Amino acid sequence: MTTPLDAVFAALADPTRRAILAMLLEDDMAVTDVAAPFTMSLAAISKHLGVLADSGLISRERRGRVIWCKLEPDALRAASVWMQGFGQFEPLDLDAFERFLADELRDLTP
Amino acid sequence: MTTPLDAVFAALADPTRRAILAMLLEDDMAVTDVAAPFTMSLAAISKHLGVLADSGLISRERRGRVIWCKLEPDALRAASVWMQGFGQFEPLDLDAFERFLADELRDLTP
DNA sequence: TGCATATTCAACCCGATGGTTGACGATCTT
DNA sequence: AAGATCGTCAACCATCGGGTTGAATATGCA
Repeated sequence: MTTPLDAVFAALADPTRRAILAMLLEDDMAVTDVAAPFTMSLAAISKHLGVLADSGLISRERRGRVIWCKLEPDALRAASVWMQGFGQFEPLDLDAFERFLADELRDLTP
Repeated sequence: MTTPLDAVFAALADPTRRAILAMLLEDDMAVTDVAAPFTMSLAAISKHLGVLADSGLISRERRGRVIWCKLEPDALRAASVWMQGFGQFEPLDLDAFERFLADELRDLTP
């Protein structure tokens, strides 16, 4: 069987997609701007955005000729709940999160 | 680039593997016993256990002729920290977790 | 020793995934 | 209307992932 959880975790399994999510955490972005920091083609990024949208992690909205991508953090809630059952994690460790975020973004420009 | 996060999320993306983790939450189990509730072959389950072990989510230890599988919840911590940055989730919602767990286990026996 | 049990390995199939390039549709600008 | 920009689509390619089956390995037991 296939649950929404499958799609969310599968989407998160790719570092490019996690980097995109990290970028969208800052602000909504146009597809072209999302693609800018990456070396791969625009079409490839467009596919990644499709995967993220299918999983519900982002939404896309066309305004004029630009398509704006928006983070949808609600999609993460189910996955987060699932994971938290597997250990008594400390309450939100923001310092650790900042470190991970920095790592993700650093790996963008090799 | 490939980070440990990739492997953890990829491992979690499969419902069979999540079900195995849920089973191991109860207690350590032998490979044969892990495989018992599933309809797929033992070899397939063995592969799934390999994926889980490679991601660090479980460990395997041979005792005699039996290989015991043990949940390693620490591997989830990094992923959990990553996710919690994307939204202010409520502190651990155990009721929601129990529901998810029940869903996962119900899907085992169609 | 010899047989049964527990688990993995190897080869194979097939559909999914991640990337490319080139053409296309849609929209703004002039 | 023409041209430039934004983004997707289509076809293709290579690799990966999840499943199968059958043989091989490792241990326990009689």
